[in-house]
Amino acid sequence: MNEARTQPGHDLLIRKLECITDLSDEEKEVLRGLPLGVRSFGADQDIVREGDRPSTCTLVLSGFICRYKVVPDGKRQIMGFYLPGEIPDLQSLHLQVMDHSLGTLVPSTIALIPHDSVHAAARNYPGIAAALWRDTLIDAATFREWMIGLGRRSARGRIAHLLCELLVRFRALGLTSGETYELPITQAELGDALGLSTVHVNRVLQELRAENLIVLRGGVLSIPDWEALTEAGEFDPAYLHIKPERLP
Amino acid sequence: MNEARTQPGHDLLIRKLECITDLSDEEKEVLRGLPLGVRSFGADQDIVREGDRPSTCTLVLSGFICRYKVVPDGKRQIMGFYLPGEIPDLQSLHLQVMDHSLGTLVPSTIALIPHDSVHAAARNYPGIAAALWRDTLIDAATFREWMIGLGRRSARGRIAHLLCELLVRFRALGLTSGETYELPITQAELGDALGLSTVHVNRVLQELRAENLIVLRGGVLSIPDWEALTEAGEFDPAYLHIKPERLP
DNA sequence: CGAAGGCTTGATAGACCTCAAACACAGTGG
DNA sequence: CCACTGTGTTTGAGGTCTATCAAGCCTTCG
Repeated sequence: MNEARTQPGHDLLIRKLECITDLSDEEKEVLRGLPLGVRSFGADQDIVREGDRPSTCTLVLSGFICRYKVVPDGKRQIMGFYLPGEIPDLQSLHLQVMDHSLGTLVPSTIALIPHDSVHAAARNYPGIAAALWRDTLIDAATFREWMIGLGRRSARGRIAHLLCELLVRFRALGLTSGETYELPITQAELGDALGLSTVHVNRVLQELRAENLIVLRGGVLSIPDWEALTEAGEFDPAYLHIKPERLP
Repeated sequence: MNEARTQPGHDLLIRKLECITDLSDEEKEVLRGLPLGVRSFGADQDIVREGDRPSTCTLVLSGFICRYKVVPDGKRQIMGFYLPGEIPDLQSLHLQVMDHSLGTLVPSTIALIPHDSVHAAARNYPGIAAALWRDTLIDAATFREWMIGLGRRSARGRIAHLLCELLVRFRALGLTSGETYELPITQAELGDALGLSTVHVNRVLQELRAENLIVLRGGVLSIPDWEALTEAGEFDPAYLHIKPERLP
């Protein structure tokens, strides 16, 4: 557990929050003071489990994290993907018991931030409280958008929409430029996020490839025709509430 | 626009927040000081629209409100139902532009609360800020639960789950006791919430009726066999994060 | 080189959708 | 008081999107 005063994690976190809000120098300094307890995980490991009562938040440093819940018959629903700089369990600040789990999809590193110190920062710096609250609200907006996909979009639309969302988020975070990003997840995991079977995900991906809407090989995704893919997914990034200058 | 200092709306709001958190007498007094601008709406009217930049929050006083979004091909996805005492657009405190709409399903009355006064209350009373934040987080948890339904549950499971959720929420709010509540919405609206066609909603409702899991007539729903319906919907109220003493 | 995991393909089945029409009921107007 | 209209519910008959089952293939890695 590394607790040096300033670490790469702080910069990731600040960069993330600056995608959605403005931070004063003082607020950034406070964020840099947050203690980070770094942990490494392999692929497909749980970080927090449904029923847990965590006393820390999870800041993603590297890798690819998801929220998920397993239903009684064994099926899994993935409810969100999280990239470096994001805090998937920020809600645990005010919801004591986890109603779902958090797990890695690939080997990942995270930093644990004690609730106490986050609460203290939020109490003393309203701008930080607002930024964090806003972040959880954007999470909620993203859930709503996924609900629309699950309820009303075709498999093709859902996949296109998700691939668009991820590019926009990767770019806003400065984790990629251009039209390409690493998508290190399996088709089964895509299916679990989109409410589809692996087989069907595979078929639709092939269709999108055949139409040259995407290029996907070896865990790297490219979107050569952004126009066409956004249209296929009816994608409008408004729900991400990213500051305009951070949008492509 | 009625702005008397204390109105029924204040009690509804306090009762709602007390379902999910503890409030001090002082905090309740502050909440009672919030100005409420009462408005009446007919059925199927928009209260706030996607793209709006509201300067108030909407407190439901009576009726039945929903969040929804219409997708390009005309289909509608309802993303939540809201009962008296609830504030469906609390997120507008920190997300300036609405990414979805809010509308009535039946004739309803609401109270508009200016953002300014809510921000002031939250700034000066951390307990109020925490309660409101928590409320938005429970909203998000509910979206996640609906995602599970849309992605991984059968039509039967989805319907059963929703009917269970509504009973628990009605009871927690003190709007009903026992196993019965008013469900004044059409089967088409149920379908829009559950990602199903009207026809299919109808058939599944008949099935549930035939098995005596529900009694539904004239906009009044009864759940004679709670055990069986929760099982059919795999319903576990944990995600609602209601205080234990307010659960049935 | 064998095993394991992921991807791909084919065939079949089922849950749910769409279209279409009949039915029930409440409100309206003559 | 009774047609008339409109909305919501119900029923029937295909049709389709997506799931399931099963197997083969490919790549990676110990």
